[in-house]
Amino acid sequence: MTLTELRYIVAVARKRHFGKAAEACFVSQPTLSIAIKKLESELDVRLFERSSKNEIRITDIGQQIVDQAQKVLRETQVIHEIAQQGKDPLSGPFRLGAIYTIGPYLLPDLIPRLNTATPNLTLIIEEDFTANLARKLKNGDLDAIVISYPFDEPGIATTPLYEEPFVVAIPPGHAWNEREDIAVDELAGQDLMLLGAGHCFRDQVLAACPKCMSQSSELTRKLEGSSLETIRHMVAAGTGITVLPCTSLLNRHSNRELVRIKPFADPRPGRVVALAWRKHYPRSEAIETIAEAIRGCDLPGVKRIDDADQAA
Amino acid sequence: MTLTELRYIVAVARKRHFGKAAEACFVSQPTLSIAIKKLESELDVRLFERSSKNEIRITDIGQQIVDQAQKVLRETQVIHEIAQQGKDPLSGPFRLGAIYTIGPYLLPDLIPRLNTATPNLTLIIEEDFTANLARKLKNGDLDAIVISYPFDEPGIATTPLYEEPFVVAIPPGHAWNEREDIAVDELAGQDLMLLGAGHCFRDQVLAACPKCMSQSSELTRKLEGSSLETIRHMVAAGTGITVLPCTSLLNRHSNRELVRIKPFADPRPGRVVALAWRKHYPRSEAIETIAEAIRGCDLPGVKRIDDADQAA
DNA sequence: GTGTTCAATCAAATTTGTCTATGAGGAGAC
DNA sequence: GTCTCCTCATAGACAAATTTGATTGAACAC
Repeated sequence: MTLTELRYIVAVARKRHFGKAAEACFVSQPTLSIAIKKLESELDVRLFERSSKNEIRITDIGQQIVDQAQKVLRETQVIHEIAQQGKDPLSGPFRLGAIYTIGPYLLPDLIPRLNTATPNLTLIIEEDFTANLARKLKNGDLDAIVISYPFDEPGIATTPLYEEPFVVAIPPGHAWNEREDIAVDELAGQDLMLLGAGHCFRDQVLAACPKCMSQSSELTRKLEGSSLETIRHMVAAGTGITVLPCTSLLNRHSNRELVRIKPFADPRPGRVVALAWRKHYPRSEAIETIAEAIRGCDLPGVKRIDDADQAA
Repeated sequence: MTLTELRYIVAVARKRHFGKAAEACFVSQPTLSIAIKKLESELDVRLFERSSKNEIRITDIGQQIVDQAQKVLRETQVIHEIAQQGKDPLSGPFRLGAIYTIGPYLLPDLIPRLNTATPNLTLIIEEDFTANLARKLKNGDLDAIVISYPFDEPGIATTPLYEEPFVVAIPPGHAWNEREDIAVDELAGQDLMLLGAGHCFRDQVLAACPKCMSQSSELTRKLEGSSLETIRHMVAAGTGITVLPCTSLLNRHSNRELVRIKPFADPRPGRVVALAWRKHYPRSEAIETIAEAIRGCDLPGVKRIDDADQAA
């Protein structure tokens, strides 16, 4: 049985005439006769009563089958409609993941931007650790993720979005209160609070300040499962100091008077935030659009990385 | 788009592996790859995300299309099921027509017979004049009709069922009360009551007794729209005499004592009852079965005509 | 009878579908 | 890095199917 045969029997049922049905199907009359004969033979059922002079009649069973054939053809049409509607890569659901230390600062700006730029794109947001995001991306549970370098996974492509310097956060009464900037190595003697294992930001800070590595282990252990906001509050309370990505310094945070922010002295440590997706992900246009939207976000202190820079 | 292609994409969606899907479809992997590529190109939509190492992934739109494809395939299966169920020509509805002067006497015996012999055949009965039955038969509103010869219509085949002699019905006090039989020509002097125009039985009686033709016209005009049973009652009431087909003499009629039945003298007039159907009607087995069932009916005074006789 | 109409049939050309063999690309082992 | 394996894509050849124009046959109208 083929869809063509079904179209033919529906045409014959409508026209009640082989020649006219053939014309309506844009085929010759023998084509139609043979096709119907083939279908009748396959189903082992007589669909039409041929009479040479008068119009063709449909058998009872033929009518039932023609009705069902029409249903099949309608459902087939739906496939075309789905394809037509879904052809735009900028429509439909898009599952975007982001790490904990980026999501809360990037997404409030990004989501309204995308909703305006691509109203048919339904964003579904998920925050998690890099490792979990990577797994979900590979699974297909996510379509793209916002992470920070280093990030190299087989089958995954990335594009850098912006470079984000780190800054130091100290309580108001701290000895560094009047300092212009802080050298990375100076962190070693301080009560440095960092996020727990799993947060890539922790590793990035420690990588930037190798001397902190041994010293901070006990303190940071207490902050497993914490967040930058919690740590910021602890800084305000005088428990210690911390390092923050500059995007977390959005002016909507009410406690900004309670912590002092100091930049690092050159060479300033930082990280590159990137978008990652499966190499064979078909909606590349959606990827590009989202990458551009992120680059266009108004984030404090970051240095945007354009596609051209990436190639260099 | 072909049903085969839909089967292929469903298989790939299930197996998430081109090679295994091809195996499940009993085709080679290139066959499947090409078919899917063709469908993707036709729909202008990427259905699957291929990756060389890991299992393939279905795109959002691909999943929608695969779901819809499964629906199409299920509906296609229904066509096969309809064909399978309806393959037996002795099942399903069968629309049988009969003329007024046969139906009431034949059908009460025929219907229970057929219900037993062919329980899947749903008889739908219709009584009408010959001309209306012929029209409905040609239309396809009826599948077969029981009529009496002469009956010759283009595109319609017939088979004789039985020969039915006519008899004379007289009131108890009639002059012919003690007669053994009646000659046809003797009817001419009587108050002969006949059915109205349209009833073939009327024409048949008049054809058998040409002398009655002129004389009876006024009387029979009063009986337009009547029935044999009404006329029988009128005979019992002494209004006149009539001619009946012998099958109308079933012993269940309570007024048989009130009319006397006399056979005709040789050559006895009568008629041949036949089954008629469209020459190309596909359920010939059903026709044969019904013809045989009618021949097997227990009708008083008829002479059964077998298929063999028909050929002669 | 002749002519007309319509579907079935036929033989030939075309298209489609399928196969085997091979290629390309990526991932992982070494 | 190179090699190998795995997976899907591609190429060319072949077989099967679809399609077509021409013809035939049946049924009917005149």
